[in-house]
Amino acid sequence: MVVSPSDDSPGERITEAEHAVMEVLWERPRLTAAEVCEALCAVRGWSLPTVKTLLARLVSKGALAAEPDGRRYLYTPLIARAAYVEGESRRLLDRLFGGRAASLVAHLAESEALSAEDLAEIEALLKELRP
Amino acid sequence: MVVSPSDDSPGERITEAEHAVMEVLWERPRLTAAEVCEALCAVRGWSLPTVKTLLARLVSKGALAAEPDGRRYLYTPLIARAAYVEGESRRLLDRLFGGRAASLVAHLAESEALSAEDLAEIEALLKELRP
DNA sequence: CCTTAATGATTACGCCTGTAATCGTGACGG
DNA sequence: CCGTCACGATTACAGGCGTAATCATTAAGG
Repeated sequence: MVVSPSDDSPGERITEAEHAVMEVLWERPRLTAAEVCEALCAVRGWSLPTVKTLLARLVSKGALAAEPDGRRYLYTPLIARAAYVEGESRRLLDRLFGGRAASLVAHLAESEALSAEDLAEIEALLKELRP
Repeated sequence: MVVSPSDDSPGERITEAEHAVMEVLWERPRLTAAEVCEALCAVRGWSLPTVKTLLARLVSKGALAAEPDGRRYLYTPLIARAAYVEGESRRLLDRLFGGRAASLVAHLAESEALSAEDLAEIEALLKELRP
């Protein structure tokens, strides 16, 4: 199979089902399809073919590398989890909060999504960030 | 807060195109399809029929009310923006940060998504939240 | 050798989404 | 009255997504 010619920067968007697969491989790279299935099929109620389809789509999107290992492949993320998380976070921020992170935090606080513990943790974080 | 017997509060998921329509109506409720189009079609490159389809889908999802006004309808949100934002935020939080808001803030900070200004604003926010 | 089991590739398929054209009908100007 | 126009309703349709069955190949075991 050939790798897409030029496209490799953002790649195409990763869907939610695909994301579940990525999480497994971010945790433990270089797994076979069967191993990914072991980690996911029970939880998500998927069958092995489903996992294989998702792996194939992720490879074709440039999100995974498939390294031949005998007659099967070992799959490994090509994009960092941090980059993905960053992208998704920014999308949410832009779409719902006009890109203003402070608005997000304010909303979380108001909607009680933030426990006292969370608040303390964030406070500590900020202290670290601005000495 | 527990929801009643059969699920109806989350309704079906609102897509991104639909969300754009919701934003317009959250800002100014009781608009006609043509008025929503005025606010959106140029920006998004949509045609009036497209807007009408989205409006119809949102009505059938229970996200909008269509109030008859002569031979047309005035559309009004049935779900609060805050509820939608809350849902989306929580989904992101759960999916990417194990539900830990502090992790989100930490990530934003590390990835430089937070400007010094943002940080100051959040700090001020926290001060208000914990007197 | 020949069968079998594992594995990737190919194909399938129904639903959702984005985007729209077409249809039927009632209102309004002439 | 009659033609045209403005609406909503209905229908369309391609592409993406979730989920999977089937096909082809090959390694391995008897």
